[in-house]
Amino acid sequence: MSDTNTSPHTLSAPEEDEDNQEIVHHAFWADEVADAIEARNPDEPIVIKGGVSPSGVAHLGNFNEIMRGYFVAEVLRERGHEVRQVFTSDDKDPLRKLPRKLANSEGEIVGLGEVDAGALGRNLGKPYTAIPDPFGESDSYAAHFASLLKADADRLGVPVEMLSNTELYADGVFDPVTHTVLSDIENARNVLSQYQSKVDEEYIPFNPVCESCGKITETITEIDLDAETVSYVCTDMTVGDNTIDGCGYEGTATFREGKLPWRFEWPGQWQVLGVDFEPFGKDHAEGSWPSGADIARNVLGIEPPVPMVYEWFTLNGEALSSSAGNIVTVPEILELLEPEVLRYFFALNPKKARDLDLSRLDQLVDNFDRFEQAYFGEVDDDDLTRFAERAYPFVVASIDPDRIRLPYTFAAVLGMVDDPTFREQLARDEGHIPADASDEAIDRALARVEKARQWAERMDNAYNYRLQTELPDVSFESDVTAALDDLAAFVSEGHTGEEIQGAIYDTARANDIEVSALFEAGYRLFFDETQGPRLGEFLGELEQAFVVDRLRRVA
RNA sequence: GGGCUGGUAGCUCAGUUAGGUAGAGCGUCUGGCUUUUAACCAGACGGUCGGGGGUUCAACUCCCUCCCAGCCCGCCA
Repeated sequence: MSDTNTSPHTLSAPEEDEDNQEIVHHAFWADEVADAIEARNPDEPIVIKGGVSPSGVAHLGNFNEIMRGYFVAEVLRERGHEVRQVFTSDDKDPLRKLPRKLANSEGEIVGLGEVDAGALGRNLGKPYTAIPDPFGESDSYAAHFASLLKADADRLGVPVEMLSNTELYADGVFDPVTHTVLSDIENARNVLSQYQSKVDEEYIPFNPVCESCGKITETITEIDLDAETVSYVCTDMTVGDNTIDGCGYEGTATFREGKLPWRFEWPGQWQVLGVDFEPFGKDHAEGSWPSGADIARNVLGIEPPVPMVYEWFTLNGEALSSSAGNIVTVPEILELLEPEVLRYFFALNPKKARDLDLSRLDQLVDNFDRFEQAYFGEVDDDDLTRFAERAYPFVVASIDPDRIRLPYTFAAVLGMVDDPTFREQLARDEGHIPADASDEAIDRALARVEKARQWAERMDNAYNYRLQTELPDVSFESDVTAALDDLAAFVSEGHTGEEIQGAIYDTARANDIEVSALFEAGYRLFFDETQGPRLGEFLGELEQAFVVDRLRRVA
């Protein structure tokens, strides 16, 4: 099995160029994958799949299943292929432990305490589609979380066709696969046993749903291939550390009233959906993938799809974990940055583990801005430019040479004041908005201010200042108040922000106080803090009367 | 213990699939803008490319070995 096709690390260097073909090196990984798919001469439409169990809140990492496939789909479409991107909600899997966090239909994270946890607990062992939606809105637990995921895909502008695994079984789509596996059960065991030592001569790769208690069971006593049914006993099942009690019921189930174990189900999906490409996390790379590829070839008699392993994301340096509560959802991130920035994050090399550090989102946005500039030929960096020329069109909704980007931290400074006129004027004065910019382009640019403002507040960082609309409780030495009065007089004469900035220094010296003392007084008056943004330019944008009154400590 | 994938500047990352003098942004420091106050400009500092060995005229790149991190090699997905 040294066939290089079996290695899931599609983006790694091939060990040997057997056919002596010229190996083309692309700047964008999705092109490399697309090459591998085209090399298989796939039928149209080309099918790209992803999938997860709807076990709880879909976090950012789960989105690799959709976004990585999306970029490959777009590249193939550009090359003239018809592409169908599907996403299976693997919702016939049983609930095996209670999640600590859920998300309501708005996508907002809530604790388990906000729903009827006891009701959920009684459903351990049942398929997600057989469990009521804890929020009482969707048809099932599975449908609830699948719809959240679909909503996230919509937010990111990714057209993906959602498929319910439970429905595929119910519609009989898996019947031929189940028939094949159970009719040659000896072979199925032999193949899988090379990867799972627990597979013995008793092993039967089918799990009926108990007709009596509704739980997934594993003890099969008889197979009737002609009738396509199995007989079973509902026995106890060990799941991780705990045991899910069986009810002892003895019954018969059709192939549509149960499911294949994952190791067979995954290749089964490839067969029935005709999958040509599937990205998956590194946890599958050495387990499910080798056995799945083997089962596909030697049990089902199909060629497995082109694989691609992606590395996992971390959040703030820690593993993403639903159970530990270290998760971030797509809607949460989109409150802090634009969708194209998040799409950019997924366009980066999948082989590298990446940390999403919320405290340094400015860094991510800066990187995106630079990537964008590189596309427009404005950056002197050949490697970045080659990547951007290829990837950027797939990252943004539309290519706009007149787009305006305010640096993220500057946008955070603008967010200290609510007035949109102030924001626009200061941005103009600082040279971030061209004189001939359209209103629409300006509106889009200023939208970032709200994102950066949210970020400053959430992180409570060095940009989290608010202009104080009411006079803070202040008291100053007499020499400071004298300087403030002088400064107020200067402002009342009508000057630019730059001139006010200069006047702060002059006034401090004229009143024989430290410059820092006057700045501190200013920050205290306007922000109720001891530090803040560059003060003169800031005051220059505010309403003159307001500034004068505040400097005189009267309002 | 075995396997897979990573490890490049303080931070975020390019560059490794074809061996040819170590890169960017941010941060830091210094200077500039009449001016110590987060946004603007210029410059500088910053690296044993995880460690060691080997091949080579030449190694971040190829080979061997070791270290570190994550994952897999039980169940489940």
